[in-house]
Formats: sequence, C-alpha cells, structure tokens
Amino acid sequence: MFKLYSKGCEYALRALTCAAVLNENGRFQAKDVCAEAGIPESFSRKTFQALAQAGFLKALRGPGGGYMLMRPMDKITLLDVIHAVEGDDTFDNCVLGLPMCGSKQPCPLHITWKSVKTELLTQLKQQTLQDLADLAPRPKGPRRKGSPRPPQKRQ
Amino acid sequence: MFKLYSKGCEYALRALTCAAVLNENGRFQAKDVCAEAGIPESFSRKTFQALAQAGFLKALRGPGGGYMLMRPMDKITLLDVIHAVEGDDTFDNCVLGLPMCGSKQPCPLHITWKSVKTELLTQLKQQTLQDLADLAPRPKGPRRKGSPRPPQKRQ
DNA sequence: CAATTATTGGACATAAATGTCCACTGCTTC
DNA sequence: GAAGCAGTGGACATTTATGTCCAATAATTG
Repeated sequence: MFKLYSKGCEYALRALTCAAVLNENGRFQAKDVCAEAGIPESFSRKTFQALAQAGFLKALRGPGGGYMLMRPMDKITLLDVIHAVEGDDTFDNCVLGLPMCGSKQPCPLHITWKSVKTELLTQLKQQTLQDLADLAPRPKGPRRKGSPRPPQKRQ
Repeated sequence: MFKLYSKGCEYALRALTCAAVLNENGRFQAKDVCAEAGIPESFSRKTFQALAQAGFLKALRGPGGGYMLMRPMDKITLLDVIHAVEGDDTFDNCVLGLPMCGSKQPCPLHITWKSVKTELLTQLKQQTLQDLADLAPRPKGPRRKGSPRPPQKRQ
C-alpha cells in the first residue's frame, strides 16, 4: 500500500494542474476546477482551505469569487504543495517506524532510505506547478464561453 | 501521509531483521520475534501467514514449531518481502491516480516519478534481510537460555 | 438593506487500514 | 489416543482516511 501522499494532496495537484487551463490569470473556482479535474468537490474543498491557510491560495468570497494563486505557478514547487497539505514532516518519519531512529541511531534502512529520499526531494523541489500544467493535455476547444459571470471590481 | 508500505510490511521487516538474532539457523516463533521486535503479535501473525504463502517462510506446527526461512537471509531482498506482503503492483499505480496514465499517455508526474522509482527499486533489490540484520543493534547478552523446549526430531 | 454567490468550518457518514479474539487444524510427545 | 503446542483463518473491534452535508460568514450586486 505505497502512497507518496494522501488523496487530498493528489487532488490538490490534479486541481492546480488544470487550474491554469481554466483561467489564464491564476483565478479559478472550486466547483469548476473539481469538475475539470474529475475529483470529488466536497472533499477537495478541504484541501483548498489548507492551501489557502498555507498562503499559496487566496480565497475570494462572494459573486465572481474563487481562489487566486498567490505566486506564479512556476514559483510553486510540488514539494510546496505537498508540505502545505501533508505537513512539513511527511518524509521525516523512520521507514521502519522506530521512534529512536536518527542519524545517531540509524535503523537498518536509514541510509538506504535517506539516499532515495534525497533524490525524491530534489525532484519534487525542481518540478513546479507550471511544469505540471505544461505537460497536462490541452483542452480541445474553449472550455467555457468566458467567465460565467465576469467580475467587475476585482482583479 | 507518505507511506512506503503498510504496517504489516513494516512489522515483517522488523521481525525478520531480529529473527536472525533469536536463532542462528533461521528458525523462530511468532511470539518470540514479535516480543523482540516490539510489534503487535496478533496482527503480525497475519503477515507471517502471507510470507509463508509466498514461500519465504515455512510454517511448522506443533511443539517446537514456528517458522523457518526457506532461503538464506542474504538471498531475500527487501523488495521480495514488500512484494510478498503488499502484492507485486504496489509501486505500479499512477502517483496522480489517473487510470489512463502509462508510457503512452503519461501524467505530468510520470517521468519524474519513474526516475525516482527506479532508484528506489534498485536499492530495495540490492538490500537483503542479511544486510538489515547486520545493521541491527546486537543484543547485549544471551536473549534466552536455549530454546524454551528444544526440538528433537526437527531440523 | 435584501438577495445572491462562494468560501468556511464543523458535524456527520462511509470505507479502508489496523488490531484483537477464538475455535480449529496439524504436529509432536508421551 | 490423549494432551498440549504453534500456526490458520474467519469474525469482530477500533482507528484512521476519505467523503458528504449544511448552517454560517463574507463579499458583490441591485
């Protein structure tokens, strides 16, 4: 039962990957992006809240609201998202579940796992949301006819 | 919520790591090894069953019974154990949870994850149970005064 | 101010992982 | 064959992860 991250985090990455597709200026609504990504809306909203509280998204309430990316997509790494959703210590625990495991008292798997983890973290720090969006399949035609209700005072 | 493998698999590795300590000839009993490894016995027994069915352990019932390693410890890799407990496809699923993801239609994270996974699998194939046992802290003195009931016809 | 819209956060529901228990089978010994 | 030992497998209990719902909040529009 290997898992790189939780479902919530998986949904966050999928949502943000296609958020760029929906709107060029980094704005999107939960409902739209969840439908686009094919992920459960009610559950994914929780993750958006976490991302908002972590400062990667700004929540805008009311008509024409939604979420706004606080940084350009190429300035948000995958590790940023993972840490925001999972906590900063996701990759810190001992693989064998030994509480005393550390550099002083390494578990038998410590060194092995450390080297693999280094490679993993390097990759997750290099790749950004922009990279994901660029690789994502482009939509065939225009997704929707303009914003469903164009904001007027905002932006 | 990163997880390299399930609790059952974690317990298996911890148990087998100290199985060598308990008995030189690759024999051990569930009760002893669970106490030694500090893992829940009832639950871990299920994992032993899986390992027995996978052919890595041979179960011996009756007095003086227990489990016997079917191969020398340096011939069983960590990946062997993981596959036996988790199934052969633990590391095969798409990290973003996309069903259509594959080499033909790679998800945005496909290449990134593939390279990390290759490194991970290489390590898990190189490291054996013997390596884990060698790295495990040696017990200070004799664990127990001989077998609690030395088998006579067996071995 | 009233109505509408979109996020918020807590309560609740379900599913999956983890953990426990016990009657049973097979084996060994006497 | 009787007794006891150790693994087996199914049923059950608990915990965690995942998923849903709804009243409340904040912002926009008229």
